[in-house]
Amino acid sequence: MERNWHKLERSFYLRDDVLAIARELVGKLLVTEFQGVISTGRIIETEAYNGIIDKASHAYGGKRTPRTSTMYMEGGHGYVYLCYGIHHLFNIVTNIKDIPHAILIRAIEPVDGLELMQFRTSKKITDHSLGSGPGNVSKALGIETLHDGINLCGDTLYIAEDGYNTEGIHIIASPRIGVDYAGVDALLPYRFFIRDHPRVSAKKTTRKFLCS
DNA sequence: CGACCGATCGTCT
DNA sequence: GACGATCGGTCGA
Repeated sequence: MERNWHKLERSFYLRDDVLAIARELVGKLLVTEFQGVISTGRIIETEAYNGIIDKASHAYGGKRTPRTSTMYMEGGHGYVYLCYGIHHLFNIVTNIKDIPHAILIRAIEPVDGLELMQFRTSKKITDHSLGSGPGNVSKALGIETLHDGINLCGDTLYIAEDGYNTEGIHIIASPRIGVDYAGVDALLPYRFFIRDHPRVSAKKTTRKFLCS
């Protein structure tokens, strides 16, 4: 089928600079295609997790468990885990095999399949909460833990580039959300989002940061 | 506004 | 047995 976007290739994910990739992902499309049913969202907000030296990362200190083993896969795979027993958080694994870099997708703006997203999220009307926050991203796009380890160079779940022009948009770097346990690493500016975008998550914390 | 709380369960200790 | 890379709601000032 012909589309007005093209899927990102493996080489995009294999690079070493997880911060650069996290920033570049802002403005790209996150696409899910389940049995021919498509929904897509524009990535508004991301967070980078910088491998074994990052106290906020599940892979800190080289920790390798059945859950975190996905993070050690080659770049261009999905890392999906259950948070608080409720939310399926979607990450993009980057870098080469055995270097556990990951990027959490924290917010999307619906582009295609809005009605489907409303159905998935049980929302009668679309307000700005749809796709805002990492749990809501997965809910809107139908991503679940069964997609953990999925190949992002396949046809089910992937990132795409369309004609979206990022030159005019202002991307802010801020500390990450909900990682206070990481001590000094919680202060690192590893979160990237479009300034003033209504779907940016953690609005209260974000506002405080912007006014500081 | 801000503080707090309940939901809910896989994962690791 | 404790605890989340969350969310949406309530309650009181």
